[in-house]
Amino acid sequence: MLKESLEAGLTIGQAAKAIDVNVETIRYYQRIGLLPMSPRQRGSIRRYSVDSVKRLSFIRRAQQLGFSLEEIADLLQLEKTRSCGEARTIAEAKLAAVTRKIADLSGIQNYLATLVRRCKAGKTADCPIFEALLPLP
Amino acid sequence: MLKESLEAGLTIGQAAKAIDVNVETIRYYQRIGLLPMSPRQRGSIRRYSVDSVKRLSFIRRAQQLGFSLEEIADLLQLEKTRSCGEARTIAEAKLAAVTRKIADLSGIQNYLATLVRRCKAGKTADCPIFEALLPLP
DNA sequence: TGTATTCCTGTACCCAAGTACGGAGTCAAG
DNA sequence: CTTGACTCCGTACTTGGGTACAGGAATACA
Repeated sequence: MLKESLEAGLTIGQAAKAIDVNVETIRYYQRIGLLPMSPRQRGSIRRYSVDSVKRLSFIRRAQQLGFSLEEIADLLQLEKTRSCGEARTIAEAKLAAVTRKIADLSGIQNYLATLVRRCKAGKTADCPIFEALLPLP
Repeated sequence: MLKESLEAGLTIGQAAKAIDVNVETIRYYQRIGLLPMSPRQRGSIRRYSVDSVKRLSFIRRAQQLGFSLEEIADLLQLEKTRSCGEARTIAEAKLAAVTRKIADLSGIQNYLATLVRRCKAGKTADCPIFEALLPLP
């Protein structure tokens, strides 16, 4: 937790705290190959570089956006292939998936908004939310 | 699959087929208390009434809207009290979450689209996908 | 009537994404 | 040089949402 950290990188605990994630989660990512094992400098404690931390926060962000860890692995794989064509293909597939997902969610959004609006309109007697008959858009 | 069904209700298999869900899934919902055990008419075979089937399709629809089974259980619980206000609160929270998620996805959509567009523009030497991977917008 | 489907209950298993834990080893501060 | 916090590794457990299967009972159809 002193100058050492700045030179050699963060310990797993520091990295975990930095991106607000559980230490065990970082280990888990390493176990499944999503995150490379950081090298050990002196002794047997691993140090996490700025790059590792970036990678970790990329994972978390992508996750929040609904990507599975497997998909995230694909995304990170792009970095290694150095094949612009392949990378573009994967990126395009992702883009299509994201676009589909947005469309789906928009449908859901409309539906929920309609329910809420109609419910707000009062008449608690026949609450639309409970009308199980309402078909999905 | 004859007049019997019409009087006494569907068998689990018929109900499953009707709403396009696995028989085991229905049993699972019963196990976790999401769906009451249908009564048995004559013999030991359960029959599923129109109401059960409605409830089941409500569950499925709600699930498609992104509600977890636990949340759905809450919703169904509310149905008993006919508390429209509470139901609306839950639906509003869901709506907000969905809206947030759409915004997030739009961000990544833009990001991926930009990458793909720039990559298409050629210059495989410095593929923007590789360069831009880590710092997400 | 016999055979083929369903159905019943119960238990076990699956996957994703972690969490928890035990028994070491390491390391910086007092 | 000890102590307390941290780390390592391996294994086991958890949760949500189901699936699969075994072995027996009931029903449907020819």
